[in-house]
Amino acid sequence: MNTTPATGDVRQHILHTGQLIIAGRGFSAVGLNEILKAAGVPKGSFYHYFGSKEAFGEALLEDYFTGYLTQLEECLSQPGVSNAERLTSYWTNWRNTQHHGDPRGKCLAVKLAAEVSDLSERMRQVLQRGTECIIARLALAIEAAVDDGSLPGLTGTQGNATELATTLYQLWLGASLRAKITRDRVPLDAALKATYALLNLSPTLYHTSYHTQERTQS
Amino acid sequence: MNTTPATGDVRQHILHTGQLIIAGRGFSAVGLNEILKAAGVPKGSFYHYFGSKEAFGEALLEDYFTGYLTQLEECLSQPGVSNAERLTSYWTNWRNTQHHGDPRGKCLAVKLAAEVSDLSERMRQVLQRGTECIIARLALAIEAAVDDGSLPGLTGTQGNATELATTLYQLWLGASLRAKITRDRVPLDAALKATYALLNLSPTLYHTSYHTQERTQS
DNA sequence: AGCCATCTAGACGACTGGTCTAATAAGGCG
DNA sequence: CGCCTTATTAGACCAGTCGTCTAGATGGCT
Repeated sequence: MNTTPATGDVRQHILHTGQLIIAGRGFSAVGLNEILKAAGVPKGSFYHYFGSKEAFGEALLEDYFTGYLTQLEECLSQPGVSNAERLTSYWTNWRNTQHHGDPRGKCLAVKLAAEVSDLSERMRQVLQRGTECIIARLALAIEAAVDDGSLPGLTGTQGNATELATTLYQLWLGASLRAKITRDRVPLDAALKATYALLNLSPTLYHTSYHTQERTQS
Repeated sequence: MNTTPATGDVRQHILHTGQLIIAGRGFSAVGLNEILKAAGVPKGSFYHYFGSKEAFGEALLEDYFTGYLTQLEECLSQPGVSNAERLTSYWTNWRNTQHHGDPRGKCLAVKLAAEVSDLSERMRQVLQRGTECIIARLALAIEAAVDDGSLPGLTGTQGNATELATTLYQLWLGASLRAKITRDRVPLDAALKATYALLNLSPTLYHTSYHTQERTQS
């Protein structure tokens, strides 16, 4: 069941394996045994690298957000496109990665926020820092998009860039949450449309830059 | 710890007690023992009323949505106010009930959706039906508000009433999720502001019709 | 070689999880 | 009252939980 038995960084391997499993079934519902068996790592090693399950969860989230922010940075600095296009590509990508059932690439913030924030103060704080960073980075991109003229100037109802970024990020959190319930992409499509509206952008053919499966679409 | 030991409807009592505890700590993290002890009901009784923990969760959600929809109906048919005011009072109320830590009145859809939809197909379906009903009822209220003139007519970017209701509901789901992370009301305030924007309503002093604690506000 | 820190191995303990069977209580009816 | 049926409870059951602990392997130093 496992892969890459022992490269050298066992800790990272546990983290990675745990992320996949926990993204699928949650934090409380998954036991250490399951993760360790899947990772091919004995239990004894676990407590060498992590002090407890909670500490593991903390590290898991930190690792997740680090990777996420790297990808976000990459997406929001693509060369050769306007800042508005960078933003819309971020959300289009969000839609395309979240609507199918693949556990890899599933958003841990969506999956774990509700369960974990009341369970572990430390994990809650990691979640808080992580989402704050994401929002701050989005706000920066919004400002840049206004500056380069690819986005209309912000009006009073939109608030400043940070407020707008907050609203948009939360909109997508909620849409992803509901997509978990409905198991289809309707919620995410609604979010994309609303995003254009909130940004005062014309919904130009929705910029469908994805080539994944599109069949069996009624 | 318990209340109303045995009126006659023990089942309802278990449901109610379970709802409070699970709203606080989640489905997987809470054991039957804890709920039953709090309810003052012996463990053996549980499987007389429910077939399994999953069936219990199903009933829990059904019961929750029934109550929620009743309250929603009540809110959206208050006498003597316009339909737009009814809508804004719904969201203002959402903000006021979700930002403090009181487990009673916490939204189970926010708390359980992510955890449970991957865990139990049956519970997922209850969640789906419940949220669909809520959105449908909101859409109805939006249409009524357009009809009575308290809301501007819908434009192309807003879509039809159902689309708009979907977007708004998801916006608030996401805001509540993030409020769980930040433990403050900033996310919900952002959602309220965005709601006005999405409805093309002027944010008239935000209609703060709540008289709860307001001190210690920096 | 010897030595020490790092890491692996998995048995083990104390406990909790959900589930189920067997015993009991309650209720209706003759 | 006695009897039968149904509603309810008590607690055994075992698989699973997290975390501990000791013993051994490994690998670089000097």
